[in-house]
Amino acid sequence: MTTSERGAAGQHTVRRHNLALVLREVAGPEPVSRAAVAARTGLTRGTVSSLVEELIAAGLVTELAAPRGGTGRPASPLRLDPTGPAGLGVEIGVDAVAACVVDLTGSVRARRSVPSDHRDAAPPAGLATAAALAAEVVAEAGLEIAGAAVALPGVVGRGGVLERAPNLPRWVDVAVGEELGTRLGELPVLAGNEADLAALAELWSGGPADAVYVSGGIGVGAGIVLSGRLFRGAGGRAGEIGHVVVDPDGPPCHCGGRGCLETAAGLETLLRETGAADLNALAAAPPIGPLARAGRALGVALAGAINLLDVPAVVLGGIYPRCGPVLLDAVRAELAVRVLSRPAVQVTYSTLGPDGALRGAATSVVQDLLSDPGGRR
Amino acid sequence: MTTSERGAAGQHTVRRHNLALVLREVAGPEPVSRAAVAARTGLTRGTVSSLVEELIAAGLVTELAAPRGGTGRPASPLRLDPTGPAGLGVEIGVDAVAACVVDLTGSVRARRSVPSDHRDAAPPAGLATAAALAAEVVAEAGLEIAGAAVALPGVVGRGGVLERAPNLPRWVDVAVGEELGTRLGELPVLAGNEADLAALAELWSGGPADAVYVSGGIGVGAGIVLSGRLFRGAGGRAGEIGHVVVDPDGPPCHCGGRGCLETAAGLETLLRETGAADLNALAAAPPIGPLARAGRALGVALAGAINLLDVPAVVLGGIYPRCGPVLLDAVRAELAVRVLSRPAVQVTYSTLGPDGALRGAATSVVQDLLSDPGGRR
DNA sequence: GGAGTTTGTACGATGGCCGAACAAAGGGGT
DNA sequence: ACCCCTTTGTTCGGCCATCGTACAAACTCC
Repeated sequence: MTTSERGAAGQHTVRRHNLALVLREVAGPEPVSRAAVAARTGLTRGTVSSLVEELIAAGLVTELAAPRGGTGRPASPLRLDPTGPAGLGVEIGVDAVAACVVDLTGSVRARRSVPSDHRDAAPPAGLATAAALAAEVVAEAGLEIAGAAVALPGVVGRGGVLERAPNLPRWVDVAVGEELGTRLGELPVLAGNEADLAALAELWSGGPADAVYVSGGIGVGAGIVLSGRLFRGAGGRAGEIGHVVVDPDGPPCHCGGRGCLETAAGLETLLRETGAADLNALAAAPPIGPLARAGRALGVALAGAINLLDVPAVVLGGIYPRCGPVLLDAVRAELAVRVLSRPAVQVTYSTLGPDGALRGAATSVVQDLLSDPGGRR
Repeated sequence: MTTSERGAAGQHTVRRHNLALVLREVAGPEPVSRAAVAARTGLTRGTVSSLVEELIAAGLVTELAAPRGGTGRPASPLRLDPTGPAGLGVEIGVDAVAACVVDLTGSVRARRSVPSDHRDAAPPAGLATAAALAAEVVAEAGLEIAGAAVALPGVVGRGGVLERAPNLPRWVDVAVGEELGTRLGELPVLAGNEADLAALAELWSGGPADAVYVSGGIGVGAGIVLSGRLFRGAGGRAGEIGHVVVDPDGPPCHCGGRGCLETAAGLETLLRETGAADLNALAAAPPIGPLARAGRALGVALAGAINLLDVPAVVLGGIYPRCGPVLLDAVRAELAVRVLSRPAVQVTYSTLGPDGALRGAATSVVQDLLSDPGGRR
């Protein structure tokens, strides 16, 4: 994702590094002048000029009209080019497909979704639906697409292969990235876990740089963000918090263990315990007891993660933001007791809603571009 | 620790990077020629020559006598200089102090330890003992000392401050690094957690590049190594596995929670349950039942960590290697059931013995030097 | 309209890497 | 002994990216 090169370095390495450095400054919310970038980065104004020239030629940066006022020669403000290369995001969920296009500034320029149940369907049908939807949003946005990423509800190994998805039994070892790529005209398509991408979306929309992002659903997954980067683990399977043990003698889990978090705070258990028909019914009348129990279980699992990782923030997403304050309070109470080293852990609900993973997928393409603009040429 | 710079880059950055790159090749077990380094790194032979020249001038690398045999001009083999700058390691334990000097090649050149009980003593006495012992090993080794590091049985915040140590009640917010530094003639002294440094020692003596290293004692700590680097967490407090919950309704822990790992697999519990007087008695006649219980608890906690971090290996150190195969088997059995995503987790006992943290401290100085040889000048 | 200020560009200098040519040091065959 | 071949290590010119400095551009304020 980011350039943390291991091999030999030359002058071109320096150029590449500095291009990314300048672009990071330009990517801020306010337009900045070349001189300001130079002051902030430590580079010379001359060097910055040269770098910016290259970024403008690549279509990543635009020069806005000079504003009036202030003393001295007015600066020519620089911004990320909203008409530059954009990212395509696709989400293949259990019972829906969605796609969106995000431009360089992070704005969603087109978004569509359709119901599409993949529980008992074979992969090709879902892939075709997703590809068709993606083509629609690409046409609607009318931007050059630099790449794509797809969010998947399962374990994604290195290489973009969906190894298995608990709720998509027929999707085993499917190379979703490649498959979608060929269907979209040889576009490079990365694949990622849904919770991971939602965690990145949260990060990029102003979330904390160190956090555990929990995505509640039928399964419970987590995306771990450390120092502003997603932590994927040695095999890309990090964040499987759903099968952390919260009660060694608890009910059996389909994974073979006992007392996993998923059996205590997963959607199915929640619905069974409350008698609600679906999530909407549950959100309409949140039942105190079961939610408090689920919150305590979440707290136990998260306390372990926090003691281990020394992470200062937790963001609860997926179905949890619809569970009301009871769940949140229960989590906070449990953490207050069980987290020893770090007095104040910030626990919040995600504000992105159900589109987190989708936006994360599209934005990850853009972020790749921004973090290494000299990489593609 | 390693250079993962965030600021502006220039040619000197390239030089620095390549110096470290070459040094990493030279640091291998076998001596290598300049040409071999060039082939392996992708740099030119000329460039490697220039870099090696600088490394020799800095005293980090030596040229060995050319061997006979083979076709072509014989290579002049390069090695790390065993007479070059060395690292000083100090360990301040609960009831002992130790110090050692490790040269550039990783060999221990001098080592001493003395009993010194700090349970009820104030810091200055222990610091003086440590400084005196350190001076002795430095004199014995007779090498230039590039820096020092000290291993401490507690939470070490950023900046080398021992924030608190459960078994050293009077050591609260002690700037051990600075204090030792002034006592050793303004030598820069880093401070680190004992389990963290033991984990690094294990890594540098050939251990896996991704692992959780558990250090058992009165407390239970862990050092987490990811991609060959120690993970310290946002506040430097990562690895506090001792208070991960293994049984929410278990016995109360002094931390205020219930059923922490420490209450199930800490030394005090082990001794109480078995009636053994001390660790030696326990190791002489390992009791099956309590050790199996402790192993299962360790397995539950480690399974959580592995599911979360996707780590392929666990190394058990501290008192655990003296507990025999029962504990190890219990841990392995528990992991086999509870680790879902990763079929084969390698669980082993540490082979470094009780000196792991001490060697890790000394070696960390050397590793700092090797990973950024251009940094100090 | 001129002084002052800030921005952006132009140009030579420096430093580091690359490529190719060259000297050095040995083995092997006749 | 002598010459050829192979491999290693060094030398030298070229290239590229940065830096420092000087200079042109553009605007405000008096």
